[in-house]
Amino acid sequence: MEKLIEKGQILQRAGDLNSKVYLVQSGLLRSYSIDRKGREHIFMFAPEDWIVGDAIPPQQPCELFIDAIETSTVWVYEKDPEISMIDKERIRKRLEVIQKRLIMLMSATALERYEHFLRTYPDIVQRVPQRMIASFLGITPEALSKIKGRRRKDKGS
Amino acid sequence: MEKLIEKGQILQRAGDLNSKVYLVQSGLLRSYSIDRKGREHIFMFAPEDWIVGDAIPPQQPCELFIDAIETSTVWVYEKDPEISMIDKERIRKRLEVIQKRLIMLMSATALERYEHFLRTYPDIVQRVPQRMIASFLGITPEALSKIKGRRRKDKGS
DNA sequence: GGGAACCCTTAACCTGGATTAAGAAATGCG
DNA sequence: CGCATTTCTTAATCCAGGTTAAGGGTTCCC
Repeated sequence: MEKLIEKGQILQRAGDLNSKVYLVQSGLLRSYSIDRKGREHIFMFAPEDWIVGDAIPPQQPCELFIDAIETSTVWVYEKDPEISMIDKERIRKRLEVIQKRLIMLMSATALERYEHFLRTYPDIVQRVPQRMIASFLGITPEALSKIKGRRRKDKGS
Repeated sequence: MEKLIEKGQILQRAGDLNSKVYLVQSGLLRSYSIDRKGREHIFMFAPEDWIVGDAIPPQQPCELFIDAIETSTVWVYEKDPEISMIDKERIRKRLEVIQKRLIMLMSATALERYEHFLRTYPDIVQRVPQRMIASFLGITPEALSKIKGRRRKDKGS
């Protein structure tokens, strides 16, 4: 079943019961959590051809928010039986990406993570505000600004 | 196909080609990466009934090491067709755990992560050296020691 | 056009956890 | 047992990134 999501529209809130998973056809979504101190942490960007959803079992309350960074269209699936119909390869890919991300987060500095992000998602960089990139990298917008400043200098000299 | 792995034995090295995934029957394994500076980062502990493996496609070189913390027995599967045979639920569970872990890592302090670990894996705590717990939490053994000291005091007072 | 609401940057200061260095405790093994 | 190796702890110092604060730019509506 197809669905249109306007920019800024929230598809899912943490705490909701939501048995759906979304396959992005066009546009750009994001999933994120909000911690006790009110800070957002982006779990994943979902451009065209990606899956967004919460890995929580369908009966349990979600832990992620999902909303649209750009007006988007998605295919809606049920987590439970339908998801098995979706390409196995996409699930594997998802695991691969998260595995890489976790290792990055544990072993690389903020600068290294930023450069890796630029290399890996050059298209997304253009489409989202800096503060979301910072959030994805696990740092503050101020820290990202500082890093970019340092980088410009290093290149320039 | 069943396999016995002696304590300390390495099942897979980063850089290897390995198309296998392991379902632990008994014992305890771990998967981890080693960064440029030679530091280990534990990706996941795999006690009885868990899957260990690299989410990398079967033709590509692995990024994780896998070895046995305790002498263990595992079932060996091919990543490619056989893995689909394994319970869907176990794959979902795996995604869920990693999703939670990533969010934790981004939003909680080392102390919070440690207490969460104690609550979530009380059995594993007893079975692995502190330095591996530190590695799993994304901190140094020294920092974990400090945290435990602070905790003891707080409880005692 | 002119607020209002974001967004990005810079700079000064602070802090959690890293690093380094030593010992003490536990474990393994000849 | 007794020596070696690994593991854990403590303490001093350091630093990447967080926090706070302030100013300048954009974009969006009314």
